[in-house]
Amino acid sequence: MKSPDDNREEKEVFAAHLAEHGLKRSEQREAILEVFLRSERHLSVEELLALVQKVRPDVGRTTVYRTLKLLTEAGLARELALDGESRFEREYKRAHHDHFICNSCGAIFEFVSEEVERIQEETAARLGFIIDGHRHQIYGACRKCAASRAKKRP
Amino acid sequence: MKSPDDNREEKEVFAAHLAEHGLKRSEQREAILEVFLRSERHLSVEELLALVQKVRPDVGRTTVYRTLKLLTEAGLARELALDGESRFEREYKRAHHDHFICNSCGAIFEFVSEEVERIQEETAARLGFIIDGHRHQIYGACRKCAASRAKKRP
DNA sequence: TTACGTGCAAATACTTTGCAGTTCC
DNA sequence: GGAACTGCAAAGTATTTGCACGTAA
Repeated sequence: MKSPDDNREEKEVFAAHLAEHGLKRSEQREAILEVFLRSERHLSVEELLALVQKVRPDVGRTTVYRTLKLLTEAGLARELALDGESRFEREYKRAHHDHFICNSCGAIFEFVSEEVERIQEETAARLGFIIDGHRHQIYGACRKCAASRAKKRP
Repeated sequence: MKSPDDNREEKEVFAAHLAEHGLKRSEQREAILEVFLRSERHLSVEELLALVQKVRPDVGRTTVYRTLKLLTEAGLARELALDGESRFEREYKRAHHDHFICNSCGAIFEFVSEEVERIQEETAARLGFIIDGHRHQIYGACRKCAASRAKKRP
């Protein structure tokens, strides 16, 4: 069972980020962070809002957007800009990775490739380009959905 | 100087696509295709609309959206789903490539990496994932903007 | 006390859709 | 003649912003 003391390190990072920027803590922000840290990966704003509202029904969508922005700035969340919507995943002390996304069931798989990172950097260097960030998403059918697709039209 | 007979092959592909799908030709569609084929790469819908309206002021935004969808289905255009908007580039008989995008001036540079493609396919195979498409964009500052950025704060 | 935080409603920005009139075949 | 096409205006989405009220420090 998880205790409220889990993820202490991230909570401290958040508190430090607020302090450094002259911002204040609030119950909403703490609830959102708590739920975010305990949840599955790759949450949409809507999903996170629903989870938070199970604990605090009075939290509004706007505050979730604003808090996710803070978490991203604090290095605790990373935004995946998917096709129509954004999703957020934990970022703190996690290795960089990119994503496979199943068009049928929405499942998201992570993959790491140092080779791809290296190639990007080499190409950037050749262009004199300074990389701020990147988006690398692969769309298709996951093993399960590919199998059931094959069953229907063999 | 370009003659209207340029890009004959693409125009035939489009005509064939319409025929195969029981669709009709129209002056608007032909004007949009013509302008699209003669233009620079990486056009936004708004930019394409403006160019088309120089020739035919009565063409509406909706028709540009709908025609770009047709062109994409016909294999003549490829959509780059950028951050806030979509841009379209010629696709017919062009090698696959990905993009560097300058956050300051909006310039877009293409790059090809067979290695990245290969790694993607290998990773997909390992996951049992069937790739339909992918999005691989690198954001940052191009050589020129990086230089002027450095000049301001050295 | 006072600057920051909150939720609502309104505003954005891009894209799609409903519809009544027009055009192609 | 009838299905497809067009442009407009309206409707969707996902996200951001203005504002009056609430709250942490």
